[in-house]
Amino acid sequence: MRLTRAGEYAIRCLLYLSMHRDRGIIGRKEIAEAMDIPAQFLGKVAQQLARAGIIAIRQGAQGGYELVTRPEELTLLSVVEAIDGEIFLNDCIHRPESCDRQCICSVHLVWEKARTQLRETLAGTTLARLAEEEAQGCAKRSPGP
Amino acid sequence: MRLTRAGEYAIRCLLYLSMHRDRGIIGRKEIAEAMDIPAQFLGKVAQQLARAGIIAIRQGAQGGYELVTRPEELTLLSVVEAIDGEIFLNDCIHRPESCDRQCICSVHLVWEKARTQLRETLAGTTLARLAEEEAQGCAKRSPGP
DNA sequence: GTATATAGGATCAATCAAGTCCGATTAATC
DNA sequence: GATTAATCGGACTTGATTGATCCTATATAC
Ligand code: FES
Ligand code: FES
Repeated sequence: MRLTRAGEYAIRCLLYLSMHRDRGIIGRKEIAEAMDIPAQFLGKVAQQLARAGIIAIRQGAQGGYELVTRPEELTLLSVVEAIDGEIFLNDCIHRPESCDRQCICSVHLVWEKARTQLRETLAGTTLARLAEEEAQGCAKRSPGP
Repeated sequence: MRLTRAGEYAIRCLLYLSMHRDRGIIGRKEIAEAMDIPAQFLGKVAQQLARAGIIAIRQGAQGGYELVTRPEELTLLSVVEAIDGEIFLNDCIHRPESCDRQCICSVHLVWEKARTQLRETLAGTTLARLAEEEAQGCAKRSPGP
């Protein structure tokens, strides 16, 4: 399951919103430029995020997007799955009838474990923490003199 | 990265070969029928497995496929990556230039962790173990009277 | 009411997934 | 050596998905 472009943009967008939460509604254009996202495409992504209840959209002049979920409670998993749908590494786990082998093959269990692990890792990361780390900048990872 | 159909077939094929290792070369048709794989497609998959050094292919009459790697040393990861290529959950990790954001964004680290975890899980499963579990049948998972 | 912005549907090109077809090649057997 | 069995390997097909872009409608601030 490769994170799709739309998912990547969603994360960037929410990261930006998280880092500027105090500013309330922020225009699509600003976000798009700051985070290097095609503005039109961001529109589509935002619609999905809104449907998932993660952001609120305000139309018209001075419109834009606003975070509706607290960044501390917004996990990477919810973001990714809001955009790309629930994560299934293995098709058989998604629709068991796709592999109508005797009952459940031994491989199944491995994929199930892998999937759970992956989802837990993503669920364990909040946008708040990402925003915080991001705010600290690159210094942390490439310390200067 | 959703496990592709080809990957699924590769696993099934190797599972079959592992369970019948004592028989040496086994015809494509037999494998295809037993494991419910389109025979032609199995041909393609087998070629990739051969290129990866996992099986040997014998052409001509009485030809077929033979396991060349010991099932104890053949991991699910090598199989999957032999078919679908190295696993990258996130495009940016694959080609860092794709997201030329300042340096390395905080999200990056999470995906890296997720990817490592996933690969380790798959690397920790050998075909030998899968074959063994498979041989025990469904009894284990749905015990009868 | 006008300027500003997003909504939402349609469309599009490129890519990929999952097969299928078929002539070439290779090996066993008679 | 000819026949037959079986895979190789490249071309092709079909359908879905990705990653956008365009355009009209609609909502809001002023
Ligand atoms: S039954 Fe689910 S992977 Fe085979
Ligand atoms: S730099 Fe790799 S995910 Fe952003």
